[in-house]
Amino acid sequence: MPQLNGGGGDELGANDEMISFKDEGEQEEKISEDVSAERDLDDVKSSLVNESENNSSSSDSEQTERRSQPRADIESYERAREYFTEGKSLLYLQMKWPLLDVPGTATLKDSRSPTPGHLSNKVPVVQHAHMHPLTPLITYSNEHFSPGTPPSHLSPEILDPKTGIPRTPHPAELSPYYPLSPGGMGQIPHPLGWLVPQQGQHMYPITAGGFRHPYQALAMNASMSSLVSSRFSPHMVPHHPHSLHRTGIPHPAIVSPAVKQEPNGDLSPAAHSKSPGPTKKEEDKKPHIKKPLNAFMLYMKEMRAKVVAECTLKESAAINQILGRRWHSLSREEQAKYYELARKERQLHSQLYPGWSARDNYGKRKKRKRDNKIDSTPEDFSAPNKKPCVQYLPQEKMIDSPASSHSSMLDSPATPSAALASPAAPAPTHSEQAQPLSLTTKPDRQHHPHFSLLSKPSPSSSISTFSSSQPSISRPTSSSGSQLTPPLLSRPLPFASLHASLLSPSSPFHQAALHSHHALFQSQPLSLVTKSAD
DNA sequence: AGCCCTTTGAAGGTC
DNA sequence: GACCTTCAAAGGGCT
Repeated sequence: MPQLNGGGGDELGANDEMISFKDEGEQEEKISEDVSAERDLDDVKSSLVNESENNSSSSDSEQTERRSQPRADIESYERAREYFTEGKSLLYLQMKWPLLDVPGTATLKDSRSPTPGHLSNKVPVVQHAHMHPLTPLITYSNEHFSPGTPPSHLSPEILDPKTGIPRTPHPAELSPYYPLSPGGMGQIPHPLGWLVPQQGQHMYPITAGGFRHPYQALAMNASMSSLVSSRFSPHMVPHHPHSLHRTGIPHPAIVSPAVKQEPNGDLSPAAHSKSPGPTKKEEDKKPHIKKPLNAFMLYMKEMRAKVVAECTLKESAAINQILGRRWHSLSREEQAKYYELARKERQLHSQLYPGWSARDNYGKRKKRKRDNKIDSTPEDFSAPNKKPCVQYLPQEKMIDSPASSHSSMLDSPATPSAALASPAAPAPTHSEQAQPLSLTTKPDRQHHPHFSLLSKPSPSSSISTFSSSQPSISRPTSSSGSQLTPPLLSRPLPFASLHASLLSPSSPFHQAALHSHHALFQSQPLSLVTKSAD
């Protein structure tokens, strides 16, 4: 498997072998194409970054302007994130987005999906075979992600949450694990990476009047604007209503204004947070700035459709379990891609919403009734609502599925790189600072992993454990704290559909281990092998 | 209509 | 520092 990084360590420059489930030959061909495309992108981005650096000198006035146009920023961010997190976009994005003039997220999705059921990412859409949906961001060639401290002039400006004054990013924001290099994606949140998608195709609508970047400091200048604009014919360039960012890029972290946003209110979280004593009514009108997606969420968002496509499963709970397994089975490099994306996401988010806190969203969702879980009893194994995953039934030939013709499309890469200390580790936030990659195999608490009908082996103890040439690191936190208490799902998951190939790595060791437990796997509800016994 | 389920990660809070 | 809680996405299931 060719690597893009040329000896500088296992930088993020990897490729997207993780995304492609094709056989190796195809992968290599694909990688070759991607490398070529990346070169083109590199050239463009290099010039763009230089230009944006020039623009950064005028960031003061621009930032003032930006704060006055929070909605615009929000919209920009939304589109950008929607773009790079959704694999579905590539095929029709160019045609649809320039025509968009609707501000809301929901509307945006609708616009992008003339027939939502058909084009929504909730439906297994045929994805671009040669284009990683994240590739616009993951253009990490060696030269773009060579280890080392990024030049100070490339350090993204971050507004101090309290003062609003641009400041030098905190180490937690500029992870030493993700050294940035000049010329590439050095400015991690630099949306040019999003604006310059694969193969020179520009995904974002650029207004005739010029492109305005969400970030002043990173703003694209006129030459870039014209560069990108030239990719669109004039009729493709929408005239954005006053409510829409000049880029026409809505913000993904904001729920649709029609739903929760104040029609003409200031969407800036900073503005909200600084407004003296907002009334409850005003609180209700606050826009819901969503949390930036973490690495796993980004991974899920990308891979869900593939899993769904390969399986008749529709329940997200089951899909997520599969994705959780696959996440653990990813190599460090592969995970690192998503950690990096997530870091960019957070960084971008923090720049757009300097005053935003995750706490702001507390209560946005009704508190989950975890108490119910504790009292939950083991599910009825004979529950009838099992949906077989046809492609992965043990005896079933998978040749019917094009994607699975080579091997299970859901087979994990199974390229554990235990001794690998990837520089592309997740941002050193919290405990991950000590454990960069935070290979978050769940701790199996007191019990040791054995498959029991009554106990619930943790992911680490069951399937994921088999992939533990990777270090198994207990989650420092526990969302699972409460989640670990209930050993079983409240509903039986259609385990018949969760063939081992869906859940497990595919290394010989994994397979051997799986084989020994195969009968149990087949006969037990998923919950019995996925949740750790407590 | 809205919550639940399920996953991991991030962030904030508490002790 | 350890631990806990909540939320982020997703969509079928459930109340």
